[in-house]
Amino acid sequence: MARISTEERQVLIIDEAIKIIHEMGYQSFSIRELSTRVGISEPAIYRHFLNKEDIVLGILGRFNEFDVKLFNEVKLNEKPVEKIQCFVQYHFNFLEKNPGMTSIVFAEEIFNQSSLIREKMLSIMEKRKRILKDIIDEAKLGNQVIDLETDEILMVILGIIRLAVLEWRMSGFAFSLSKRGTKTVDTIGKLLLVKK
Amino acid sequence: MARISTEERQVLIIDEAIKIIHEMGYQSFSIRELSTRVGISEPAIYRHFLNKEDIVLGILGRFNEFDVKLFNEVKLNEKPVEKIQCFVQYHFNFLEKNPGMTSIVFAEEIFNQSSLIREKMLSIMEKRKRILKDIIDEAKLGNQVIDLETDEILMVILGIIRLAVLEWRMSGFAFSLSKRGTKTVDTIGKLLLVKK
DNA sequence: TGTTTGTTAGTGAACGTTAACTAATTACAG
DNA sequence: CTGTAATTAGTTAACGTTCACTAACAAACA
Repeated sequence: MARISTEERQVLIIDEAIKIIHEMGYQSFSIRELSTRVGISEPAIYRHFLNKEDIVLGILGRFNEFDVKLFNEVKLNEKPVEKIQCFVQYHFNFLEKNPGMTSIVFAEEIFNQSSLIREKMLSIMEKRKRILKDIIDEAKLGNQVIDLETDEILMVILGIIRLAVLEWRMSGFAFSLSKRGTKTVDTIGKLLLVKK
Repeated sequence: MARISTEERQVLIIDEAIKIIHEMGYQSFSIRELSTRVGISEPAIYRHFLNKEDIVLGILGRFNEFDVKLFNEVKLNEKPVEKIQCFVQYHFNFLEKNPGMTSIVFAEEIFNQSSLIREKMLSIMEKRKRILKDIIDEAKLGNQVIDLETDEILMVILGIIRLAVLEWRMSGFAFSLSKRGTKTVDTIGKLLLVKK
């Protein structure tokens, strides 16, 4: 209805797309539903995106924005141990504020839509792993984490984050993820960090 | 085409349903595709299942069969520590032989199909958690695991299993999950078990 | 006036499911 | 045992609905 620029409209469309997937699942994410929610007609959506795949790629773009913020936040800390704790806590804090993003990560169906989407998601996950891996290696150099292969430590940390988020989702977002994160940071400390 | 009993046909249909979801994703799991693969007509499917939901419930039934076998296998061990190791290793061994089952667990969309399906899946997951939780509590009584809340230990073990399976899937089942499991058992030993 | 952002109306294809009918198997009376 | 009736497992054809996407046109803004 109201005429606004493509740049502004694209933001509104992606916002609403994430909401739909979060509230109703990817199966219910149709151009019809999307256009109704945004308040424009179906063909109007195609003025701002090439096709449905293009919209999904736009959603994945939001993860890049998160990664940049995460990377900058982690850098603020000096000690590697604090960086690890920051990495974990920042994840939980962000997802608590953006629960819709968890619905994207856990909807594997989305990544089966096209090879382009699949590759983009894989590169996002690789990048995130890389960030944490570098911190762990740094911590190992200073003998601040226990003597275990980096990849195994990585698995423990990422595994517990992912499972905590999954339980949060399955509970219907009933508990505070940030608080759960504090406990997770504590557990990781007890398990992986070398006591002084 | 060939006439066989409902009991036999139901098994073939569920086998093929799991294969479709595994190979093409839940989105491609249609009655059309299913009937083509099974080699009967679409309406013939409805001779053996009430509706699509009923077929999905049939798939979930396979998890109960797994749980029974898992429970019996774990019971064969005497020491709680060995039970934990068996629990982990059995998971990996089973999934390596039945990769299709991982596609069911990780396809959250399936659980959003109906509340019946959702509840059944939740109860399966709860049951599995219960099995491991009881072992951990048993091990804690004998001071065989480190002093950490049972739920936190549970999160670490289930988290690392889940992430290992996810990486296996994302690699296109390129490595041996059983071998990866052995390493996981080792890591869990180093992290959680009390050294003698 | 030309470009951009919107509309209405419509496309072909796929979806789950049903109606109506047929062939094979099973159950049972004579 | 055999003849027949009932039941079971299959068929073809079609239902209404939704899907992503497009052609053609209209209004707003530069």
